[in-house]
Amino acid sequence: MSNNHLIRQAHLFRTLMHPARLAILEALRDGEECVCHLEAHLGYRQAYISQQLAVLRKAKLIVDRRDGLNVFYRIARPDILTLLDITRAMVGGSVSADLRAAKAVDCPCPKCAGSLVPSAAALP
Amino acid sequence: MSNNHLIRQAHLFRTLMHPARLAILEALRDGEECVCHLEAHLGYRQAYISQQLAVLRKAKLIVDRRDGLNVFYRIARPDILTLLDITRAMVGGSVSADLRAAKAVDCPCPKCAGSLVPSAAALP
DNA sequence: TTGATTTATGCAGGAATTTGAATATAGTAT
DNA sequence: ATACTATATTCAAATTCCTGCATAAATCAA
Repeated sequence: MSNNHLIRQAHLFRTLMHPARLAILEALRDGEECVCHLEAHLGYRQAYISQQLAVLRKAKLIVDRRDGLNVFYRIARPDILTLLDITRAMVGGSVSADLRAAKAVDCPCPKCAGSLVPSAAALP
Repeated sequence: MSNNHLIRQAHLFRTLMHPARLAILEALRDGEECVCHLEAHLGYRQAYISQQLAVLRKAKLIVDRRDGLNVFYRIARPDILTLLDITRAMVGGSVSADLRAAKAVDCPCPKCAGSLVPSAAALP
């Protein structure tokens, strides 16, 4: 009886068991984001984000890329998004429309800086 | 920020987090089965099966139907099978081929009785 | 009713996980 | 080198969960 598959499947589901981790994956849906962005976007403390990122990273669901001070994370396998779509539909609700809408947040990283209207601090 | 979806999604994943529950769902893939069948097929004790069935039932993933002494369970929403297929593919391995192969087990319920070669106990 | 069979539930010990605070590491700039 | 920023990790407390035992409920037969 090869239940190794079942165990690995269960581990995968276990990784997806937490709302914060699901929120992180949804935030990464459109492409890579730095930790500071996730912090500002999702409203969790930095250490907490980092911990949940570590769980997702160890499960090989996301991968990181360092660029200077910032670390950018992205989804490692696209099929995880299909999984999120299906379950999202199962519990009712369109896919992450609300989450994407709130994407313009004040994040200091170079990538996010361009996508914002100039803040007051940048003006004379 | 409507994270109700995320919470419900997380609950769904939490329900699928356990190998025994996944095994039960796989056993129900081809149609309804009674508890005694699951007991014999999966090799868990009766109380344990019943507990895991209760978890799945409360999550509305399976429904029960009583027929005399026996209670038959079946999958409540087919899309859960799609979910299992996708994750099964993600962790590697074909869908439940091994589980279905071992389906002929000695189970006393009326439904299973017909699908077995006559056991020694039924002969004079 | 009594007894037998099938399934469900309540409870307690122990294991695993989440959570938050404190601290450590890596990179950049002065 | 020192200071500073961004991210990671460690550690302990609290909560939650799994597991197994004992027992209860439901159904049928005599």
